[in-house]
Amino acid sequence: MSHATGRRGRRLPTRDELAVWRSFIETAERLRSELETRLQADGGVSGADYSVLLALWEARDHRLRSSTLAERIGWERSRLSHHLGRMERRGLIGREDCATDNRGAEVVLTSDGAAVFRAVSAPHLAGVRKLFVDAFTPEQLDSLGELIGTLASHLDENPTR
Amino acid sequence: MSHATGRRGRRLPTRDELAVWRSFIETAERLRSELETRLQADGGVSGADYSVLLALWEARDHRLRSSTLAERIGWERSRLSHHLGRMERRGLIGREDCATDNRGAEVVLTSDGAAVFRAVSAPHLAGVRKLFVDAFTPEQLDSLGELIGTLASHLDENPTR
DNA sequence: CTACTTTGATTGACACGTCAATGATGTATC
DNA sequence: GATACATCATTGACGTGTCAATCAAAGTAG
Repeated sequence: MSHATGRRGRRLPTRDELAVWRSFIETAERLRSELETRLQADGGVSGADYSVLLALWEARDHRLRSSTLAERIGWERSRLSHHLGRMERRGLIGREDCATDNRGAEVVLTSDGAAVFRAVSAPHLAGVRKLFVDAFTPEQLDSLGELIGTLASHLDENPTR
Repeated sequence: MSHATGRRGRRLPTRDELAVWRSFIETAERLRSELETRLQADGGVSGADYSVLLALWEARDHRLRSSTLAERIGWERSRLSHHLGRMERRGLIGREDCATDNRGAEVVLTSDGAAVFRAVSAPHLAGVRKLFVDAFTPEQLDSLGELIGTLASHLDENPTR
């Protein structure tokens, strides 16, 4: 029994555990940041812009209720509102009233927005392959996928207190 | 030979590869975000604040040159300057002139800053253990550490274009 | 010593994210 | 159909991050 094991699970991470943690979170952030830089260079869009463009691109008629869009990309409503305002000013999306709910708004991909998405999409995916996928053998990628799945399930079981 | 394999490595990620990628980046972000929420609740500090406090806590005399601090936590100078300004206003850190280089500034942890760090540190580490470490068996954590190491090395070999 | 370049740090402008408050519309209950 | 409550979306305030510009102090070359 370890001396560090106090009452009920109050044990802190060991040096090695902490090293894995730091490596994990820093590498993920680094990857996110590098891909974002490339997106910006290739088409002048941020990662946030890309999320919105992708969701609209995949939607029927390139159109989504604002709340649906927020849910689909996992954003808070107010964040989306602010961001849509900025994207609208740049001509990437448009906003229209919702036919079935007068409170609602529909977000529409403009042709400019679609053009930008088409321009950045392939380079972005190529970047994901080059920087992430190509780092691993197929077996390693499978393992990583399972480990991340395990982590995600664990988070599901540990809601924010 | 896959029809999707065009000339020289222009292959895009498959559906499965992309799923691992999305899972990876989203889960990392989720973890970061949950731990940040806890930090905020436990001691009113952001993840950024915590990085600065930790670096100063570990430094000799709880004091670092501004540029050294920036390098140690991997921030741009201007970001650090802005953030230090805000932390100074809150009384967490202080700034003094550097004795050996008149251009330089030294950042010092105040006693208030040290107290805040002591207050949030253990709960934060407990959160890391609970949300991250505890998700895995020791063997799984080792595997994950190695995979992340592989990824980090791959990124080192692929500098930003 | 003087001109040129580099480095340390800060600043201003602007894009971004979060939180709390708001207003307008929909839904349920009586 | 009037009251109460929930939902959709936006807004304002504020803290944060990035980029380019700035300025002072070192370092370097002649």
